[in-house]
Amino acid sequence: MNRPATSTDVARRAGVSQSTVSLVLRGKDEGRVTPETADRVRRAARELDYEPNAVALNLKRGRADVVALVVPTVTQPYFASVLVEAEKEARQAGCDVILFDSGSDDDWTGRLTRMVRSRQLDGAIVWAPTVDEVGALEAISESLVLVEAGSAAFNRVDLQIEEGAELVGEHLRGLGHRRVGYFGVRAPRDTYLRRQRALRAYLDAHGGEVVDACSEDAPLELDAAERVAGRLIDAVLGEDTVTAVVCDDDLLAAAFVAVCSERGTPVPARLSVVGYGDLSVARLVRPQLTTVKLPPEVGGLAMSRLLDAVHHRGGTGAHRNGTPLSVPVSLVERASSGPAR
Amino acid sequence: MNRPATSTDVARRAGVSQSTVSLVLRGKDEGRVTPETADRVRRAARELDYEPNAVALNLKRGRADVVALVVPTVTQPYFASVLVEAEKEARQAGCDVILFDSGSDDDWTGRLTRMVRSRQLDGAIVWAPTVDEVGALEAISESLVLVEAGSAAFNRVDLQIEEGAELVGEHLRGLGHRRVGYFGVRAPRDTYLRRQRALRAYLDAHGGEVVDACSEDAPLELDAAERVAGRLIDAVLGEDTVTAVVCDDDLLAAAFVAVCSERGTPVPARLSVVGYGDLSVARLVRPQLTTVKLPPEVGGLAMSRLLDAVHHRGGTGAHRNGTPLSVPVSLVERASSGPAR
DNA sequence: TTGTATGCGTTATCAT
DNA sequence: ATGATAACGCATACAA
Repeated sequence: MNRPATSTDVARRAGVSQSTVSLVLRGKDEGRVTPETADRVRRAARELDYEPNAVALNLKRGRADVVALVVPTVTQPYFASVLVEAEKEARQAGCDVILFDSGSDDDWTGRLTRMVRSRQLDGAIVWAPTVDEVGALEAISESLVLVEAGSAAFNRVDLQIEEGAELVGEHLRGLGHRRVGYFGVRAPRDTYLRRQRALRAYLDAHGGEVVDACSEDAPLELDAAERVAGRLIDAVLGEDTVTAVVCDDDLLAAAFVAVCSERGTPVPARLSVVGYGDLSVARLVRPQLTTVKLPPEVGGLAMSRLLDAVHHRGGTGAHRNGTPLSVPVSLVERASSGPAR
Repeated sequence: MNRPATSTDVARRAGVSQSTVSLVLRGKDEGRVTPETADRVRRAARELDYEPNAVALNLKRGRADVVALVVPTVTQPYFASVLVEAEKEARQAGCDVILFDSGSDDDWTGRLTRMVRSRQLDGAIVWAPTVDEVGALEAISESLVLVEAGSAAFNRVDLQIEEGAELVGEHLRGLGHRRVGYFGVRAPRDTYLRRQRALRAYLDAHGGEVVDACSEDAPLELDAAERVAGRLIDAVLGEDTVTAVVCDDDLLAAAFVAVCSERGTPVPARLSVVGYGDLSVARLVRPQLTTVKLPPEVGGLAMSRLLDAVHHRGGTGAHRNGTPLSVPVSLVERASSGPAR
């Protein structure tokens, strides 16, 4: 297999012109090319093992049929499943997806902007960018869908985090918890800030309280999370009235219950623990985690919106009107939460 | 921002020819263009917010600067970290990576082949393909790097699984274990088959044994894995002489110890458990898992090889000679394994 | 020092 | 029914 065959090669072989080849192979013959000629062309194509050059096609059509998905950390299983859903949706539109890990590349906004402007990318889905990052993306706002972030200038998809926090609040209140600790993700992303803020708001409004002395932030990295979890548990055990800890993420929650079990603090007898995500780890640790399930389908949804926008597909027409699409979350009750003692 | 500016637009604005623009902006002026003209060009480019069209560039150069990474399941954290490493390496070469999830697309070999042949993709890394899949990829063998699979016709990267199994065997033997059970991944991939085969070989040669009656296979999916784990534990408790269970993957191992703890079977007092991967879950469950660490850096290595091959970079020159690059693994000893009772 | 012309592989608009 | 020919946006050998 030396040089791959071009449509010109096929034309030469079939004894016709290159444009005829294009017509036939693209199925645009229809009373325009005699069946015999068409057959000759198709045969020649098969003999030469012809495959149209996608790059040339894209140049002609002015699009790349490639989009990007930007997530904070690929290694977090939730984002991996988001990726899978988004891929599935994109593939149906004949589109490929490349992945950006915004955590492992500090100039990702620059890279993304350049790639969109150079037409390497038709557009991108950006997951939970920080305020600064959103600012850096304004130049290509037309080609983006932002998830859980952004202003009215962007096409957005949102998660109903506030409702999720409410579910958590109701759940804990029903179990008799009043004062709770918080284990947050140390990252300036709205998605995390909102989780905590919304819970605080709910508890404040219902006679409960997030106890600052029993709140810590940790990076989403295992060693650090466990260290901070140790500090947090010390603080909580010092406050006898604190009977539950809500975590920004299942990974933190898992690390927290692991440390609890090491220190001999029974979960949920002494302390209830609630996470976010419903990652697989939520079911692998003991006790299994009560958690706010974030639906991975939102990846597919965001992708659908993006393709509507950048490929001018029909779509719902509701884009860019300032109102983001809002996706519900749900509470999965498992063994890590129970009655307050 | 209407139609993006082209080099011709820049030329018109600067009052020069398009070729001059190309020369200047590509830095190929050097005693060929007067500094004044060059400046005019650069200014015009900035004013028009010019960005070269990457698709046209690729057509010209005959490559896409995009490669694919094919993994069995993205949602498995190990592969996510492989992806990150591969990405990092690719980016240094100005290359992008798109992801294939071979698990969620049954015609991925067809898609991959088509994309490579249509020049959308310069090449691909394929992780642990089955024998059938390897066969389907022969047509594009020149553009591939296979990890843990393939024949001499392919450029390959291998993990030293046999040495890993040996480490496990020594470790268990040192702790007094003789008869062990096996919890395997139900998937026809060499990488898993080898893990089990190699352990059997080692034990056979050293007076130990993998007990068939205490061996089960499960898919890498949580519900199913837990069900099968239940069966496995029943079988093991029936065989009093079986004191350890080796698992093809940390996910299975985690599910297994979880079920053990539910059934009140103490790990490692009654049963030692060993996994593969050193995934984050290995440290989140209690007891933490003893496991064979598979280095994620192999993702970067494979990518480096791929780029050497498809972009004709210098490289080590050792490709395609039938001898795969072989990467060592290591044993991480944690609390899930201990002395045989 | 700069501009003209050609080609990369396609599709599409014309003539014939 | 088929074939020239002109784009698409860029790089480059060659002419001026």
